[in-house]
Amino acid sequence: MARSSPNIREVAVRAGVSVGTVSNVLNRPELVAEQTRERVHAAITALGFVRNDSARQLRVGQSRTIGLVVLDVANPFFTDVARGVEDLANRHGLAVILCNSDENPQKEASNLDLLAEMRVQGVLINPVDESDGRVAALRERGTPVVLFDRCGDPVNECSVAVDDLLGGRLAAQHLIDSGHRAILFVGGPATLQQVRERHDGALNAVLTSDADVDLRVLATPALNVAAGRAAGDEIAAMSASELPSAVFCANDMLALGVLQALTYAGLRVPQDLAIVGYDDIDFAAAAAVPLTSVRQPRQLLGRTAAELLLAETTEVDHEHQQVVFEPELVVRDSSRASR
Amino acid sequence: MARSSPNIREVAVRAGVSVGTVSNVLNRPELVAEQTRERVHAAITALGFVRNDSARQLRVGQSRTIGLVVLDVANPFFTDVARGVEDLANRHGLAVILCNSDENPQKEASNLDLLAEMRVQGVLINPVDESDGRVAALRERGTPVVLFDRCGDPVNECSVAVDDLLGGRLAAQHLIDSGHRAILFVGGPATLQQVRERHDGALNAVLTSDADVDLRVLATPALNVAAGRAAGDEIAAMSASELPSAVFCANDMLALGVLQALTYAGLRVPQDLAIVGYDDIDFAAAAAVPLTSVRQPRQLLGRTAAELLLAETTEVDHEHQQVVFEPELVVRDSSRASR
DNA sequence: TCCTTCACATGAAACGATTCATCTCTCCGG
DNA sequence: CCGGAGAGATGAATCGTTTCATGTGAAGGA
Repeated sequence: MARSSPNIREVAVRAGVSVGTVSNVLNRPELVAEQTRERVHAAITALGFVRNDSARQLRVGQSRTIGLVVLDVANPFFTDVARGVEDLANRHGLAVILCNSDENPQKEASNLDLLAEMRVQGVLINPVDESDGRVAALRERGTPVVLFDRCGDPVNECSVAVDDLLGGRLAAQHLIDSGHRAILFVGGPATLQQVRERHDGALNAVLTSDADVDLRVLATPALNVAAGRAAGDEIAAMSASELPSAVFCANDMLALGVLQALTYAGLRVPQDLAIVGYDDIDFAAAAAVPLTSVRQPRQLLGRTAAELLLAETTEVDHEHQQVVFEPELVVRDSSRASR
Repeated sequence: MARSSPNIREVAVRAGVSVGTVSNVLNRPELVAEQTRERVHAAITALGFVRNDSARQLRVGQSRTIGLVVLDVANPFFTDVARGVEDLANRHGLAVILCNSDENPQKEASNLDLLAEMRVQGVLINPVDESDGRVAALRERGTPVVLFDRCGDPVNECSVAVDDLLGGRLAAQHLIDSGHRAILFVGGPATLQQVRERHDGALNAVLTSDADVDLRVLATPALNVAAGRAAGDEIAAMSASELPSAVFCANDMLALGVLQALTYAGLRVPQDLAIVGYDDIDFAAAAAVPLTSVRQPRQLLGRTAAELLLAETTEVDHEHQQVVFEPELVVRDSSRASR
């Protein structure tokens, strides 16, 4: 094995200066005379010195990373959000640790524990359910936590969300306007605030409609393509009387799964069954039947969440904010009455 | 601001024991008597103590994380690989830091610098180009580095790859067998080994074919949907004599982009132009025209890479290995002569 | 009674960087 | 020639753990 990294002392010896000076070269180079600086840099490259971040962090008490906990890395919605977060973080010299909770409270908890031990500067999280106290504990210890893609408590926390009630209403209203009277909402688990609100928004549209519309719910265990396929199979197996005329899925991954299963079962979209998704991920437009979806400003969501987090870490007396963006319905073939 | 976290000493005082004992409760609980252990645990929860990982790491000299550097987090291929890595890492109590190089050598370099400062246990990387020495430096400092999705130097490093030459050949052979005589390879940048080898494999098939096949190249700046759309626009603008009869894309993201642009321009797939992609991401099967693609064992790739990394960190005298998986052609509508 | 074990518990010495009060020069004005 | 200012350099103290050699007290055997 190669011997371990040289430390700052060895660099100091080699450059013929004190350790304090080496540290200054690293952190406040303007305090060091130019020739000394050069000598130190030469020593650093000669020895292949790499600063030990844990020592630095221990002394300074602050890390240079933020944590981002998402429900599903495989969902392009979240990777787009992550890109927004990363953009802003990198610009401020911060690294992003991307964690995956898989919609699983236990994985979420262990991720949060890890981030807490790391003393990250802050955490962005789309929580699986009502927090188990870990988020509150983190905040109490002085680590800012910003919720994204869901609303938070205005007094205690910042949050960035997209109006899911409105999104749900837009989707359902569109289906009602297109003549659908039997709509099936596909989504779950209900612990996710997004799922509940998208459903409630749809319900809202149904209740305020003059028409007599039936809204039912098909619960799924997760929001991914596999769960969508399973739901699609269930739908395809329904009797003619049960069969809805339109399906509103809580996100696009589900919708793509449903679409695949329905097509496989010989049902035509949109002629036999219309589908509306949610998120408008890039793949929605490229699907077998281009998917009608509710578009959210994904990168902007991430960037804004990161901005709020940074504000909370730097501002002296910080006012918690709730930012809410408006979603937008994008109509494509999967819900068009006729082509 | 809430005062900072209590430390192990405060816990010790509260529990009426020494700091060494608290540390033992945390790390080797079997060494401490049950009632003491309980007292310490009570103190820990009462104070809300969270272990400071930088101090731990500084002392131990080892972190409990590994780094994973991918070309593009937005590409489902890499998130699937990441899931495989994560699975195995979590099972060994390790956390994964997911970094994004965006096919950009500078971002890659700064990510590697960061991981080096963090003293990660190891790094899994799909390098952008021939290494700039940073990988070698990392390895020299004692941090194992495993390459994935590309072959490495058998003497110095472990790697896990899928046979891209074979994959390229399979794709091209399939097109040749389907009667195509003018094939366009779409991909880039050429610094990526994957791109070069997939092309070379295709070229190989063309050269060994009895038929008189023309293989041209359309270089793209990246391997994402946007680059694919741009390439598609270029193809759609070609004169009848230039127009190929089939397109082989270096990955599915490109292929989906090309498909979108061609469809938009009024060209029919596969009647006017066949398309073959690479990776067989989940969205390939769900595309407007289900995409023929070369399937790679994505999760397995990640898991195996992580296994090799762990082996390298634990085994005393470690033999570097080159694992190579075989890809598989999945034929779908986008390259079928007639439906 | 004495000695040996055994089971815990202890606390001081690292780990490697940062920080800051202190020191050393050099230069310049009077 | 002296005093003071200012620019750089210094090095000891510090951050919070882990580790390990050492200490203590009780139990058991001779």
